Amino acid sequence: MAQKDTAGRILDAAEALFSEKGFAETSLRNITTKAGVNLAAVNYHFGSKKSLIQAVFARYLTPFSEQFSQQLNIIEQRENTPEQLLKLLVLTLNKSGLENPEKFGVFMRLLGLAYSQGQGHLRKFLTSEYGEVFNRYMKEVNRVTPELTPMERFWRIHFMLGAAVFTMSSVDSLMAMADHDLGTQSDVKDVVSQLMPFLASGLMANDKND
Amino acid sequence: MAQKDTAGRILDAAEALFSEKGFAETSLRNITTKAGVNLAAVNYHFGSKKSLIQAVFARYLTPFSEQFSQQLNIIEQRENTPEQLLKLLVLTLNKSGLENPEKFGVFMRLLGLAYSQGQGHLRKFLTSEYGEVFNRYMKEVNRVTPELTPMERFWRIHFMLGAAVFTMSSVDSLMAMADHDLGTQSDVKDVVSQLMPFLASGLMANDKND
DNA sequence: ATGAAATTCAAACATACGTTTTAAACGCTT
DNA sequence: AAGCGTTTAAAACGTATGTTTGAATTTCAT
Repeated sequence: MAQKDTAGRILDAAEALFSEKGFAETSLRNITTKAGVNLAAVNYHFGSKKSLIQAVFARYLTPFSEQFSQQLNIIEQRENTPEQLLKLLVLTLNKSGLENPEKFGVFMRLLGLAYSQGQGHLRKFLTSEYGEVFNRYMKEVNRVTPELTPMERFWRIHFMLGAAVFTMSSVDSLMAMADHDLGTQSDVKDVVSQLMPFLASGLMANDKND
Repeated sequence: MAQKDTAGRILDAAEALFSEKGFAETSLRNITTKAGVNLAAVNYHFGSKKSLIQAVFARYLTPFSEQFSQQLNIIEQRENTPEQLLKLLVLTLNKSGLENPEKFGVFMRLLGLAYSQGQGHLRKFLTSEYGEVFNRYMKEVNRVTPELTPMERFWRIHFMLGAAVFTMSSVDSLMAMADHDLGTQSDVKDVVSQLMPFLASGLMANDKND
């Protein structure tokens, strides 16, 4: 097939436009024009714009969630380090439809939007669909950071999530900025490999400054 | 005065609604209804919705930028630690109209939106108005991290920015989540004091894992 | 080949938006 | 008190949005 079916083309166009401009700023006419399909096709295939947004996430997260669940079965039965848990996350992302860095950046941008622009329907959809796997991963994080209080652990996990989502959301323009200011060519892979020691160090920081 | 003038009431309402729902999702009718003023008042006092957005940022950033510039004059002439540079940032934020934690969270949420929803006019406005002070601060960061390569420093600064912006953007719902899951009452002050050692540790992490 | 189901299409619908207009009300100097 | 610039008010304008409609077209098993 030279090109996908209508529903697939809509998903491709929607995902690209959403990640560039956000949900509210992207109209169905933008999407259908880019996809080369009729305007009514969105409501025909997905029912509504909200359902389309959820479908864009599901196309990434459902394969990832299944892969991740399998990997959790393994690591749940052995001792791990924080670095290993981080690496597991990145590797699983790469194994489930996000192998090329470009797609990876798009996905992280969508994830950031889900937090900053999630009106509620997205949040509910994501937690009800993928909350269980997320909780299993959190249990493993608890295991490798026994010296942290639940409070510390909770916040540091979100600090880490913020650093990752924020940076990867605008990784393209940041890399361009780095190239311009420092004259160094960058790669998403490089950024991720810089991010991981940063996150691990922050997670394990010993806060004895009182 | 029992209540501010029309322009001030518009700014208050706009800032609250923007930080809750984003720029595109907030209509002028939302704003003027909440402010208790006529719809046309926005275009009369600010010219356009874009200018109103810029005015909301300027009300915070102009006092902050002046305060911060003065503080920079001092610390530029002494040796500092990374922790001191972070503390300077937080203290100056608190001294320039953001003393109560609620306002602080609102401001951080707006800052996050400026990154994730900035269509261009905001970015240009912010860098042209406050870029110089930002660059002076960055020079000080360079001084206290001589062991980092420019590349490492660049990315770690943005990791830090991401952790701070992301977490503080949704600090209210995160604190509610922490209270629900862990049964512990939290405070924005507490979160900030947890964030700072995390950021400092990440910034100074020695990446010798090759 | 045929007929029913699935899909595509152009067009219109109802609604919400930012902005503009015009007139009325207000505040302040003279 | 009069007059004038400033501010507020209600209404309408033009445009863009998400959604629905009903007919045309394609798909596909019989």
